[in-house]
Amino acid sequence: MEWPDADRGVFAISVAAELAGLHPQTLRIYEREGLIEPARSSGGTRRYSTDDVERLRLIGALTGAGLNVAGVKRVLAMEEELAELRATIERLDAELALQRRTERSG
Amino acid sequence: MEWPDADRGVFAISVAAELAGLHPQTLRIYEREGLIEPARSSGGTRRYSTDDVERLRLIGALTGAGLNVAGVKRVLAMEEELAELRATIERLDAELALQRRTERSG
DNA sequence: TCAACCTTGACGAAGCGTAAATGTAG
DNA sequence: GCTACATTTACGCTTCGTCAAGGTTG
Repeated sequence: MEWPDADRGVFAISVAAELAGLHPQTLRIYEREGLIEPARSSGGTRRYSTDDVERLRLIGALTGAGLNVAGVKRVLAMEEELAELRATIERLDAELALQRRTERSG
Repeated sequence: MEWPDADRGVFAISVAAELAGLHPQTLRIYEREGLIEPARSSGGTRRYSTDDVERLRLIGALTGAGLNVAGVKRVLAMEEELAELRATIERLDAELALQRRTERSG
């Protein structure tokens, strides 16, 4: 199967809900709560991207673990922060390795 | 005021609850949910340390923000992870600075 | 035209904090 | 012996997911 760009909104709400394992109405609630922001067609119908669906799966996993909406929001924000810190560590590690090579050879 | 060791259990539940701005019964619930584990006297009464109270204040801030117990658990775990990553970055930064100094002078 | 979308409102189940009842520790 | 602790049960409030009603998009 040919997948669309991850950030292109292509799935109708029923399809996105099925892919994420959630109820369509639940997706509308999550949007009102600010957890997800799908694109809209000119007529006003929601269009979910594969990125959106991926995020919805994560949200579903968290609510499935018993978190409420406030908790999901917080966790998603912290996940981003964790990702940033991990990237920083990655960068510092690489830089450090380079420095050591330079020192030995220089 | 002379403060006791941070990890010594000294406060009765009513005092700990007042210090944390929570209801005593709520503290008992949080313990049953595994959010906090105060020491016990030989007779079985709970003894909260200042560390315990500090943790309770954090828990109270999170529930006050609307998180449920499952969310609080998750966030507390992620906070620890964040602290570890920040410590790692700190260490790498220091090491990198040291390497650079060594390179210039050596 | 008809199915799938939209919004708003309602309903049942579960979670949460507080209070009550009863008994024990200090 | 009296206060503050212990546990368990109960009650009210809120949140959450689903369904229903009535209207619009494609």
